[in-house]
Amino acid sequence: MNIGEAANQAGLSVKTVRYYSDIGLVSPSYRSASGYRNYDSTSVKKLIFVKRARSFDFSIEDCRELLDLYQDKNRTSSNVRRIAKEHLIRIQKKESELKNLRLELNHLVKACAGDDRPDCPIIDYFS
Amino acid sequence: MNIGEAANQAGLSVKTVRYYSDIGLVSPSYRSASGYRNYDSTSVKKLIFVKRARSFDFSIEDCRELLDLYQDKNRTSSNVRRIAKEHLIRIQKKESELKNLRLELNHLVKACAGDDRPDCPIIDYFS
DNA sequence: TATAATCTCTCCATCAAGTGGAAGGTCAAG
DNA sequence: CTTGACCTTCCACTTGATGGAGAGATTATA
Repeated sequence: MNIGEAANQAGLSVKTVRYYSDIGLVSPSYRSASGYRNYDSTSVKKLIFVKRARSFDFSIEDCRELLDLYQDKNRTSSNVRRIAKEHLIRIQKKESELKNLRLELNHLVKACAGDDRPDCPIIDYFS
Repeated sequence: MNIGEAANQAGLSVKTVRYYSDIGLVSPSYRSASGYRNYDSTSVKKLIFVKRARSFDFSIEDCRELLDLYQDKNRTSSNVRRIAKEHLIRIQKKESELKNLRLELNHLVKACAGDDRPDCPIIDYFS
């Protein structure tokens, strides 16, 4: 199938699928004589795999590794787990950073009158 | 003072201060005959203000608005509060997205044996 | 068969918020 | 006078796409 149909089946935009092709993440199974990318069911499955992994915020490079493992019938689950756990730790870290920001900012917003006067604890805090 | 000293006082890199100058966020008070940027205490205060606002993940454009309000003695705190609250909502949204990711990913990581066998619920989930 | 519509191609630019480096100018000290 | 530290501009790179231009390919309709 052409790129449009493949993108459709994977729930990705044509642009994105072309991008994944460009960076060698998911290559089309072959090119037609006129240069059209052609995707078979295997490559569409890879696109879907990447879409799901990306929805977990795995980086493209992580996706590359995960895709390799996905295709490797001799993989060890420890390798997969390591990648996922490292990512989990990044997410936890980010989440806690955001939580701190949220608490502090919430505090400031609550302390601000939000009226016509210039006095503002938010401005004060940044000054 | 020159850019190096200003960057130092603000706790920013020279590159970043130059970047802020380039995009017109915080301009040096003047340029020397040889083109050196010169920062006075007012512009350094602005740099510090931006640094703090950025540490709350406010975008450069938000910083621009906040900086305008910071300098406007006739500002209304409602304007500041609006910007901060919109940002707070973005942060809350992001935090809850991350929480969902974290819970799901944690679930998958826990379900994965992480041994020598190829069977892996993480891979399965993405397939 | 002609043509219009749709699809696809490559190439280039853009986003945020800087960071890194090259090539070169400036300034103070020794 | 030269060394070293500091400064300048300009360009490229980062992430993960997305938008558009201009052109070729394919398909549908008249």
